[in-house]
Amino acid sequence: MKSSREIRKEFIDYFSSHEHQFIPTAPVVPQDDPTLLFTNAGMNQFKSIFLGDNPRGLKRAANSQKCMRVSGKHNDLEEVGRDHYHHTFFEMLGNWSFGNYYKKEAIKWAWDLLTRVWNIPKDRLFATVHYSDEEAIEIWKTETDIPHNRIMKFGDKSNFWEMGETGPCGPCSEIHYDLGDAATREETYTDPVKGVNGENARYRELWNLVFIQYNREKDGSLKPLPRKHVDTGMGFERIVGVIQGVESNYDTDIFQAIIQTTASMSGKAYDPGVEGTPHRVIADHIRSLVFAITDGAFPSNEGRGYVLRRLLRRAYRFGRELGFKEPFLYKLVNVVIREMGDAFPEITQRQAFVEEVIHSEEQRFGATLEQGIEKFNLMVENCLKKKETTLNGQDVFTLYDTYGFPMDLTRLMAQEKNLAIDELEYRKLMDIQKDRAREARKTNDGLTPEGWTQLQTISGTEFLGYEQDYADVNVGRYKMVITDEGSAVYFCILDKTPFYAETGGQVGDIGTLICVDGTVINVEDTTKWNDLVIHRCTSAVPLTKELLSKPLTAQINITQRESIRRNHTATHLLQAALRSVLGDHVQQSGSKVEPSGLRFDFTHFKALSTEELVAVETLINKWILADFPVTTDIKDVATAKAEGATALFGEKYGDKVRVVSVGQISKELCGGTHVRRSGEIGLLHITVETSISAGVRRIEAVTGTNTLKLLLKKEAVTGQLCLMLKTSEDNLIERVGVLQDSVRQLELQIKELSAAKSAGLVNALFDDAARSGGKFQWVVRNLGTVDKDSFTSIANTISDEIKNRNLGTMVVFIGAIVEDKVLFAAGAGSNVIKADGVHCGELVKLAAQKTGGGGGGSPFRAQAGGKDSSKLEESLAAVKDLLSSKAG
RNA sequence: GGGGCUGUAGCUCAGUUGGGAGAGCAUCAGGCUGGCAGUCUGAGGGUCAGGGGUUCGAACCCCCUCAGCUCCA
Repeated sequence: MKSSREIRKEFIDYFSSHEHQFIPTAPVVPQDDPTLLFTNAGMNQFKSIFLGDNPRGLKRAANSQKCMRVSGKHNDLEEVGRDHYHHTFFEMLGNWSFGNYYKKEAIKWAWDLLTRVWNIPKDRLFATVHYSDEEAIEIWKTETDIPHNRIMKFGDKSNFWEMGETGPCGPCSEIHYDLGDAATREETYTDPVKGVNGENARYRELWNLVFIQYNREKDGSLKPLPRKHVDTGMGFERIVGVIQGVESNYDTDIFQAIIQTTASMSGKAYDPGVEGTPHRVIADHIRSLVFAITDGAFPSNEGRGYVLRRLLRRAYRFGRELGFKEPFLYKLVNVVIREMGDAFPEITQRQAFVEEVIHSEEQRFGATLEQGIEKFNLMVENCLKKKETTLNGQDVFTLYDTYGFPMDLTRLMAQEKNLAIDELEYRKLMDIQKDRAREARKTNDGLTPEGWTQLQTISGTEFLGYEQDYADVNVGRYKMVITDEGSAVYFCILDKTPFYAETGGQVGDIGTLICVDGTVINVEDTTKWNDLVIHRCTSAVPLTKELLSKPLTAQINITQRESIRRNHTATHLLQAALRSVLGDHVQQSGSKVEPSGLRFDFTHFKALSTEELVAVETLINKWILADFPVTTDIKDVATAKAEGATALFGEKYGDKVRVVSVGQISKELCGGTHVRRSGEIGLLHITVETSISAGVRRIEAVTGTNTLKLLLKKEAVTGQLCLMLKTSEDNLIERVGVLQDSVRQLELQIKELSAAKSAGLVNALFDDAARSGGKFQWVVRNLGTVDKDSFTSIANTISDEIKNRNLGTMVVFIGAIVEDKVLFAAGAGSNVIKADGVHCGELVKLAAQKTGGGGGGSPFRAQAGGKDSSKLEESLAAVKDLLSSKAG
């Protein structure tokens, strides 16, 4: 049997032999398109070519692109693993023509590869075309030997491809494969449901050939393109299934290696039916995890990180059904690498890191489940107490929504306790949650394609900022948005700009745009949207179309840019120093370069010791002092990597890359702005070293004038301290130690003294009470002016002593002036409370109300306060009256 | 982006209309024991995440911010 490895290779070899260039797969985590969670099609990395930008003049390309699809209407995560052909991670085999060959070659080669090279039985294949595409129909008839009745016409829904609302588009032609019985083929294949393009598992789409020949205009019309393109995509897992002659994608060698490992680890053999769902889920999800984490995604609680977390948890949960009680997914990483590492070498390089990330995320989920089980037990207890047989939907929902405890697990555990769960109510609550999120989604100000005012046609913004700080520019289009605060913000797209747009961790520039009439527009932020640079602007006066139609002078804030330069070059030195001190496992996993400082995240498994930090900082400053020249070269990716430049996982095929070198120390692919010589950085100082998640550390640092500011501030603090403590800097620490000791001792003495004083006072109060006469002993006393601590201490001693000495018939009431306000406290023994109806809470309330306050407490002890200190005696008199009448 | 939960000693957490900041483990000191295992006694350790408000009084109630967890988008 032909292996998946051979099949992948044969595809690429076939198109190489037809002069296609092999372009390595782009990362599955897109680097410069925040709107796209994951790379979801082979054409993603060629998008800009379709839009008209092909600087390298690429004509024909082919590859196997790694893709992920985890959401969308055709891909419900809950279905993955239950059926046999949906995947979260898959490979897309593709060949492309950029204004080169067209329909004829695309169709001919596809048919040739499938039927001649791979020997797929022709009688199982069907072609679909767009009904209007006479050209394609004719080619199928004349260039292939497919029976003419198997060329089937369909409409826009299945056979017209569009990238978005506007942009390149065109008809497509698909090749479908019938897995079913030949005897029923003729009668089923034209059926809208049971046949080709119907909702069935029998006829499967294998290969989609897209012919890009139009541009969809804003008004909805189609405009023919001067250069036509071909974009094809064939699901690798499906074609391997077909060639290997299996019905399920999971029965191909691609998945079997993982499935068999899972089976032997768990001791549960794989079953191709329902019982095998856990095996399939795990096999599918572990591939997604390995590739996404390798390419720089990370399990977290938002965005694409959250998708990873969900995948991991789903796999872990199904693992429990196979009896895994502890983390196990991380042990499958090496199986994926063994199977796919030669086609995708990047996963081999980051094995240890990926394992660590998956392992710790599994442990974390274990903790989440345990917490959920505790909550679940509480809920069950409540439920049984009420003698109910169904766990209510609110509880089930809370378990999931708040504690991440999955509903199906709740159902299983409830069954064990002979309880049902109210799934209907759970679904209802879930829907409410979804609606709320959707509703909130609508109110975004953002960068939607609507509402722009077009002034000039531009295809992209040229960046001038490597050489220039200012330039004369024109506005291509702009858009005004009123913020929540009611002020106007203008988004301006320029034809060229010295403003650096936020990318690669470096923040966007700020500065000004100056109009011909002298109006100054403030640029508050600069961001990128594909090849367009968007300047977020505010202005003191409203901006008109007339004004923006005329040329502007764009001027960046130079002071800020210089700080950014220093910090960006320093970031490169930091990475080089970390690798030198800690080792080559250090990989960048995020960075932020701002005027005020820099932040660098990198893979490393434990905190840096003080010695390591000092070594890193010393090394960097040595390099700064050596004043190395900083040079930039424009090269293609392959050359740069061959020369050993540190690349992120993000480089895609395309125009030239910039290689930034600092002497012989550092060589990185980087589009950012840098200093001319390392000496300009000044002095670098590391301010923070911390953990941001398992296996990833973060270092923050400052450079240049910011370091000076920081040092001066520290100097001022120590200087001031020395002055206050009348000591020298060298003795400062010792001096503070001595002070702390003496404060501690003094506090202790005060505590003892005031305790003794309180005890004396309380004894006196008890003596007075003993002379009160009546049914019980009582005393009401005005303590005059005291501090707050003493008062609470006395109040506490009263109730403690009444209890300790078992003074059941004692009532003590005190009042005092504290910080110009009035405080009351009362304590009473147990007998008076029961027999005579004395209630401390009531007593203090009575007194406090007379002084404009309130209070309360238990019958045994209570505190209260009031505002009007002149009423103190009056309120104490009222308490006296009450007690004396009760005492009789 | 929206919702829910959580944030208290080094760690795990308790804290009952709003009225003394606590437990267990860990640390340190001392005792018991021939030594260890062990055990008893004691001590140190807190901006109750941060800020604002209500109140005579806030760990507790209200608002804002931050961080973690979690669900949805």
